[in-house]
Amino acid sequence: MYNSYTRSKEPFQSITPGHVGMYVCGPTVSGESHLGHARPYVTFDVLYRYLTHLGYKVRYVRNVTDAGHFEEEGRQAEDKIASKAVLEKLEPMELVTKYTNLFRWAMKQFNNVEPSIEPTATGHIVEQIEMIKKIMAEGYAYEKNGSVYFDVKKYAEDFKDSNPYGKLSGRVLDDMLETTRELDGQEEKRDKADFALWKKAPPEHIMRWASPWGEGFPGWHIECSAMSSKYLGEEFDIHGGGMDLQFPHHESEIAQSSICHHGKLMARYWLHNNMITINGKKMGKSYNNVIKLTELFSGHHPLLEQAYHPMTIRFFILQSHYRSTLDFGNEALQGSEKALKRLWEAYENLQKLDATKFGSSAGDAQLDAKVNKLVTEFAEFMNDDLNSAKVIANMFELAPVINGIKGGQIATTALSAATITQLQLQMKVWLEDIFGLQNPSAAGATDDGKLGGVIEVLIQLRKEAKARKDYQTSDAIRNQLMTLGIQLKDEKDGTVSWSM
RNA sequence: GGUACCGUGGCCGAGAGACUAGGCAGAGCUCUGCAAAAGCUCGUACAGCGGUUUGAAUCCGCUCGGUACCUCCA
Repeated sequence: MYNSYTRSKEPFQSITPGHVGMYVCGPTVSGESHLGHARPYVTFDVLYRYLTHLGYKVRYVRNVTDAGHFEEEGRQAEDKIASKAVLEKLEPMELVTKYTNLFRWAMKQFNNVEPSIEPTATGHIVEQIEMIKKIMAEGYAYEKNGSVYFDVKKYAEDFKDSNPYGKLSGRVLDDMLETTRELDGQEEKRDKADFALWKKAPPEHIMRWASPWGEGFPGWHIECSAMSSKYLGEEFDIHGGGMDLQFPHHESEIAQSSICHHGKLMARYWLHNNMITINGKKMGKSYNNVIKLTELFSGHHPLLEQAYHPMTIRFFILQSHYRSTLDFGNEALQGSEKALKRLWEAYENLQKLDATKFGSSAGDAQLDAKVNKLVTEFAEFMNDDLNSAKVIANMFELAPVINGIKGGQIATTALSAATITQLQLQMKVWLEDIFGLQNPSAAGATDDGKLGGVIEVLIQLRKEAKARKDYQTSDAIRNQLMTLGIQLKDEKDGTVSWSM
C-alpha cells in the first residue's frame, strides 16, 4: 500500500502478527455529511473488510469530532430572525447528537461495517487535558490568556532526526513562517506555525469544559492523538483520512504524539484518499458546492437529475482508485447505476448455476484458464494499493462468460465444475464480503417478500394470456409494471424473471 | 507567492516504456410474438511542442489548461 509518510508503496506488515490497529479520522458533526464524506468511509471500510478477510484481527477506531469551535450550519441565516433564534436555540449536545445519528444512518445506508470503537471527542476531554499537560511538562507548549499552544519551532528542532515536522505533508517550516495570514488568536501565538492545543472559550461559545487553564475546549488535533493512543497504543499500524487532513491535522497529530510517546511515530502507514470533485472542484462547505447525502438519496438538489441509491454511490467510489480525484456528474452516476445492476444480475445468474452439472474437466481450456486468471487477479490488484477499480474491471470481463452460459452462447461443458465453484465463491467473497456491495434493486426489507408474490401472480396471468396469444393483455401487464419500475424478462427457457 | 499533483475516446475512469483496461452512452447483428435482457461486433483515445529510446500515453524539458494544500475541511 502507498504510504503517504514515505511517499512510496510498501508491503504491509503489521506490528503484531495477526493484528491490525487502524485509526480513521471521522466526521465533524456540526452539520450534515455530504458526498465527499462518503469516500473515506467507504474506502477504509473496504480496507477493514479486506484485512479482516485476510485473517487479521482488526481494531478499527473512527472518531467523531463533536467538540470544538463550530456553529450549526444555517444558524447564521436564522440569526437574522433574532427573536426566533433565541427560542429555537439548541443545546450543543442536542445538535451534535442529531448530526451524529444522521451520520451513522448514512454509514448504514452505505453498508459500512461499524468500527470497533467510535470514540467521541467530548467523551475524552480528560485524556486530552492529560496529554496537553504532558506536552507542557516536556516544554513543547505554552499557555497564553487561557489558551495553550504547541511550540512547533522547538519541536521541529528537537525532532528533526526522528519525526521531522513537515515530513508527512512535504512542508518546510521556514517557508511556512513566511506566509502572512490573519488568523483568529494569531497574536497570542509565539509563532505563526504554532497551533492550539486548548482554546479559551469566549462567553458566547456553546461548548466549554473546565481545565487547568480555565474554561475552554480542546484544539482540533489533540483528540486524535489522545484517542488513538488510548485504544491502539503509542504505535499502531494504519492511520487513514482524507488528503485534505494531511496538513495541518495529521502533521500536528504526529508532533503531539511524538512528544508524549518518546519520539515514536504514532502510525506506520498513512493512507489518504483523494477528494470527490464537482465540476473539477473539491466538494466542500467553503466552496458552496456540497450535495448532502440525504439529498443524494432523495434526488432533491438542483444539480441532481434523479435520486441515487447508496449502493450506486458505493460502486461509483469503488470504480476509481482511492488516491485519484473522482468527479461527480449525473452521467457518471447513472453509468454506475446501470453498471452495478448488470453486474449484480450476472452475479445472481452465477449463483444460480448448478456446479454439479459441469464436467470435471473444461471443454474450453482457454476460456477456463482465462476465468481462473481473472479471478486470481482479484487479490493481486487489491494487494497493489487497493486497486478496486481493476478488480471490478475483471468482474465485468467475467460477466459475459456467466451470462453466456446462462443464455446458451457458451456450452455448459466449456468450464470445469471446479472453476465454476471457485468463481461462485470468489465473486461472493469479493462483491459482498470485501466490497460490501448489496443488490441495488432489492425490494425494501419491509414488504416481507409480498411484492414478489404479487408479481408472481401477474406473471402467471400474463403467461396465460400469452398462451392464448392475447398479446394485448400480456403486453399491457408488462408495460404497466414497467412504468412502476418493475421489469419483466422472458427468458430463453420459457421462465419469466423480473427486476426493479 | 510557496509546495505538490493532474490533463486519457461523448461522459466516468484504470494503466504507466512495446500488451484490447473496464463501465456508461452510441452503431450494427443474433435470439425473441413483440419488447427488454443477454450475447457478438465496432469506435482505436492518451493537452500541445520538442527531446531520450529500436519503441512513449507512460521518461525528460518547455508551453498551455486545471486542481489541491499552505485557514475549518473527508
